[in-house]
Amino acid sequence: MGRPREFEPEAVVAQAMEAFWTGGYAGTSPADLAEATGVGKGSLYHAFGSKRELFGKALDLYERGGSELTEAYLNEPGTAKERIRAYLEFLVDVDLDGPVRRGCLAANTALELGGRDSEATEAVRRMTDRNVALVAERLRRGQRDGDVPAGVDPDAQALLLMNTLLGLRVMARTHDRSTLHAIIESALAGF
Amino acid sequence: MGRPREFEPEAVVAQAMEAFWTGGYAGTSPADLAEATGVGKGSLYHAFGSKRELFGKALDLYERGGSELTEAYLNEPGTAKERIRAYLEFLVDVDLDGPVRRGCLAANTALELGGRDSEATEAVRRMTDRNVALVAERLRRGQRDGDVPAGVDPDAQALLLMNTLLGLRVMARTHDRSTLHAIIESALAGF
DNA sequence: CCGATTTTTGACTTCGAGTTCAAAAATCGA
DNA sequence: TCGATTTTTGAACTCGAAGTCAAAAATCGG
Repeated sequence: MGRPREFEPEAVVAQAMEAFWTGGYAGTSPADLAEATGVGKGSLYHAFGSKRELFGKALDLYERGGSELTEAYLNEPGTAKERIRAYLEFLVDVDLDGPVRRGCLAANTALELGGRDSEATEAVRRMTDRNVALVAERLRRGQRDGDVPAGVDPDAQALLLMNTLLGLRVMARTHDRSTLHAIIESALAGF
Repeated sequence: MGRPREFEPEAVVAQAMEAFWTGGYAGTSPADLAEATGVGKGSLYHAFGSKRELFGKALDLYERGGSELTEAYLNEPGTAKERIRAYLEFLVDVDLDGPVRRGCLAANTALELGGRDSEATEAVRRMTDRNVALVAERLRRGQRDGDVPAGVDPDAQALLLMNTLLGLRVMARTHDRSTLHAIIESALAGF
């Protein structure tokens, strides 16, 4: 009963996520969100409570999408190195090919809210750790398959690779494609 | 002639830099800057023109200080690996030991203004490139001294190391000391 | 169709950011 | 000391961000 919603909450969160990703948390106003989602400011507040809560939903969505993407890339056929290369190159290229270089929502959030907003900080830490775990798992599989040397420490190497990815997401703001690809190749030379 | 300044512009820029470093560009208001510097808002505008111009001066100061610090660390006695380790550990530990983890002003600026503010983007790119060049030079010296294998590509390795440093500065917002030190050790294992 | 319920709409409020400005204060040369 | 010059001070202004609210609109069971 009652008047029905005129929007799909999931879709609105997805569009809000895009807006926050592009503009940052503080840099995206309720008016921007209304424009991006096509839903009136009042309705957004009615449905989501506050800007911060909507951002929380957007981060959750990003988190889900992020680990799905990582899994999808790592599980395609190929050696560990091939799949990790494809994964890193995809993320870098998507960013470079977009109309605006906006990096990684998690990294952006870490720098914008890290330390000041404990929930956001936690969410970013979870995402990073999850991806580290997925990459480590893939490296272990590579060792079983024989395409990753046994001497490699999968956890340490995965951590280093994800740290490299964060660096790439920062450098995507300031450097060109060839520089970023050179970094990927150097990073892959480590195992 | 005229009424004399009651503050040292250099000192004010230095204090403004600290404030921007901690709070970000958008997150630091003219009132915050007045408080941090002890100079009235009006005087700041009189002396520096605008918040953005003062930020520019702060970035310049950071740039100078940053490359001096890099040079100082790399030129202490020791092997290339020892000096680069000391440099990376120093930057990470300074951040972790401070009252607030604020990372690197350049990285923060890259994510906050990168792409939107061409002058700031340029400044960050210059800083990164300068540090890459300094590290590459140090690696070449290490090759001459015999403590870095001849097979290492100094430019590629330096780029990778500086990218790692940027990643560390992001992860310092969300992860603990032991994780960051583990990343440093893994990164140093590459040469 | 009525009434209960829920959503939408857009005006309204509050607050602080960023900036400007006029007046007062301080200095120096004459 | 006077006038010219420069800086300081704090009030004032404009604007947009964040959020609130009352009224209108839409739905459904009875």
